[in-house]
Amino acid sequence: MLELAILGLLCETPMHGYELRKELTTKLGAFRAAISYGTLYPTLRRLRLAGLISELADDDSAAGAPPLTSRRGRVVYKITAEGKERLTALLACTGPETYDDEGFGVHFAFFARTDRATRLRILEGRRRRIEERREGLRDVLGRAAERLDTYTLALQRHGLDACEREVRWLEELIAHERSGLPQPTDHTPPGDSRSGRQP
Amino acid sequence: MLELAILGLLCETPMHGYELRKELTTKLGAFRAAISYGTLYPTLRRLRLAGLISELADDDSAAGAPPLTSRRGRVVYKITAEGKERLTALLACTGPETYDDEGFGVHFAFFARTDRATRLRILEGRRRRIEERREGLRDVLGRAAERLDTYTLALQRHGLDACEREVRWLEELIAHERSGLPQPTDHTPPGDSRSGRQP
DNA sequence: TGACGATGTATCGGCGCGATACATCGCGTG
DNA sequence: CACGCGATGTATCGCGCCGATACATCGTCA
Repeated sequence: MLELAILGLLCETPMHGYELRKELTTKLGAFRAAISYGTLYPTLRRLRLAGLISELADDDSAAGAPPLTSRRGRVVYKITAEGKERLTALLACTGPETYDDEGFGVHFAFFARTDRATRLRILEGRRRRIEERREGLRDVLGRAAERLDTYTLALQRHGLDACEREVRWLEELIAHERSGLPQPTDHTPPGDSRSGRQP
Repeated sequence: MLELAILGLLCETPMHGYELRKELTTKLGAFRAAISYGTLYPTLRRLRLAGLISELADDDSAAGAPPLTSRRGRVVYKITAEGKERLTALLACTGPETYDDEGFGVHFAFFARTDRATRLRILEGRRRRIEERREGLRDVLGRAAERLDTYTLALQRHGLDACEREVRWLEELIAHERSGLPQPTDHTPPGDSRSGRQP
């Protein structure tokens, strides 16, 4: 999941770890709290060893004195060709984990790079998942309400409300996708996500 | 976190793992998906080794033929005295992890065993946490809106809406706590969670 | 009789988190 | 000028939790 997010961001522009974390936080801030460095750096290492990203030592590496105080410079990461292939594959492939909170958030955040058919598939899968959760909550509130205390009931009701709202939100998005209108501020070429254009 | 949930449930009645998972799912279903056995059983083992719960071999253990087909019977778990102490400590202690989705859900689900002061502290801490998330989203939507594509914006707006709703929900709960009304269906003795009464 | 789904216990690899450590840089203040 | 302090920046470690997997029992319906 994080792999997808990193590749997606690095596809827009090269970055170093700290920057990456900030972008990750603003882009995914609606669904998850904040990515930990204890996750980020090992993942970057993994992606580098897999050949999906490459380092690109920045600024003063060519300048005068590199090992004066054993300088640990910033490491700028850049996506590779294999990385771009992997990204398009990950964006198109939909497993069960695509529909839980985490996975859906990441996929949705990169919808601008996804074709319309996949967008619809993901939105409908998410809707189905949330509807299941909603039905579970309705069952509990209907059948087992007297077994539960006031607070647990309040929690269930709040969860049910959140589910209903999200389903409505998804319905709107699905209707909009079906209507076939292009997005106004879409700045990737529609229909093909690896066609050209890497500045 | 899971430790708290298990102790809380076992405090009501002894159970075996499978049952525990089902109860856990209905009680916490609003906030988290479903607890995995790969989490549950190691945690039970840990709690048992720590002396917080004890096994209690059920049904046919005293009957005729135990090792006929090397029967692996159900294991019923029961909370110990140390476990109850630990539970009251966990319910009262509030760290930063008490206020994120997971931790708040668990604490809230056992509010019936928590005294009013702690309830208020947790509700207000949660509100503060959500307000921070809300401000972060407002900042992004205000300052960096033109940098983001339509989908990311839609995600942020939906997240912002969810935050505002949760804050309102928390306000209501806080007001209700402050009003001092007792909960109608509260079936634990108020004010003291380890006073007596274990049937 | 035998297949199937629900019940039930358990392990394993791996991901993600919080805590922690360490180094550099710009800036304001004494 | 020196000094600290917060922001920037890279990195590791232990551990909680997850999904996948395996295996055993029970009731039931064909």
